[in-house]
Amino acid sequence: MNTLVVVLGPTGVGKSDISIQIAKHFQTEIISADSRQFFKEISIGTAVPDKKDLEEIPHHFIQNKSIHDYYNVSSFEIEALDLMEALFKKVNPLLLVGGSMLYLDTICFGIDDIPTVDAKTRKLVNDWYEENGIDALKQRLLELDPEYYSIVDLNNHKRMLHAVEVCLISGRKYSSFRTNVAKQRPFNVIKIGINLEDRKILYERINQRVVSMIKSGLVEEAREVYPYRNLNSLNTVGYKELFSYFDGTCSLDEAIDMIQRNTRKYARKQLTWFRRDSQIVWFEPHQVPEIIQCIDNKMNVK
RNA sequence: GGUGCCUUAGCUCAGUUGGUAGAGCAAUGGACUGAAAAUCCAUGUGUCCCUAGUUCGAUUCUUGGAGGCACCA
Repeated sequence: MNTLVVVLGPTGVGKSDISIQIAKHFQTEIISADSRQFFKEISIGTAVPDKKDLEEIPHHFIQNKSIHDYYNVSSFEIEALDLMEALFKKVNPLLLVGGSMLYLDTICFGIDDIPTVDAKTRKLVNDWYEENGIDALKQRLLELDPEYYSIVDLNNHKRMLHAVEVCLISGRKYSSFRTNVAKQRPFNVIKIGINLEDRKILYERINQRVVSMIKSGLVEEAREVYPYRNLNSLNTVGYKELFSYFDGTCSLDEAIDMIQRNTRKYARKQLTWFRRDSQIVWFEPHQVPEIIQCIDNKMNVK
């Protein structure tokens, strides 16, 4: 059976570099699992690999969408699995690299088949919520889907909104779509986690990376997309803070501080998510030879 | 040199009519099923600048000192 090597870890830890070295060693290609590197209009703030690396190793799902496109994790699942099937005909193992937790899990475990919400329904439900508030939303969910109501976080309006949307368009309970069963995949998965034991060093790297993004022209890039700031794809660290600066609600230095802080928070949140996954084998960024060894061993066993 | 104000959590600051203290931010932990770099939840942290008084008891009042800021010389 073919093998998918998943390289994951917190933002800024050096996944791109490491995965390119691994890809070279195995003479293979890289599938990105990064929910923001899809978008071609935002490259500096999302830290896409540089041109040289992209030319050296084929990368997929990088800069292949527009911020104006509607995209979600389910579309990614379908497209990525199709592509993987094709790529496995010529290479093995294949690399999946990224830090977007839900996107990684969707490739490894799958996601339930839930109807996609159309823009009209989304707007309708959203507007209704804006007008009526969270208590009304809770009440409505309780009527439509009491089972989901009993398990959902009742402070989290996004979760509840989505459930309500799905109930409305499908005429079924949202909870009836949730199976909680992992999908079988036609490949083995090896999960390699990259982390820095000393979180202070990770945070320093993050802070420095933000400074170098600014030097590379992040402010100008953000200004280009500022007119479309309400797009979901731009609800992104590195851009939303600069939008506040453009609005005049904070200084540039304050915006940069906020980008650094929010990136650190994101890294922490990623680590929280990854911690519960016992399949991950963890390495420090300098351990590329050990990582390759580990992959070799596991592939021979399987 | 004089006068006034300030010194409390990692940071910015509340507050205690005298009974050893609390917000925001940061930090940390957690949740997560088509918006996920999103969204949501939880948790601390203290020589209350030092000193000597008054007091049963002082971070709070008083004396002296240190540091900071402002104004006047």
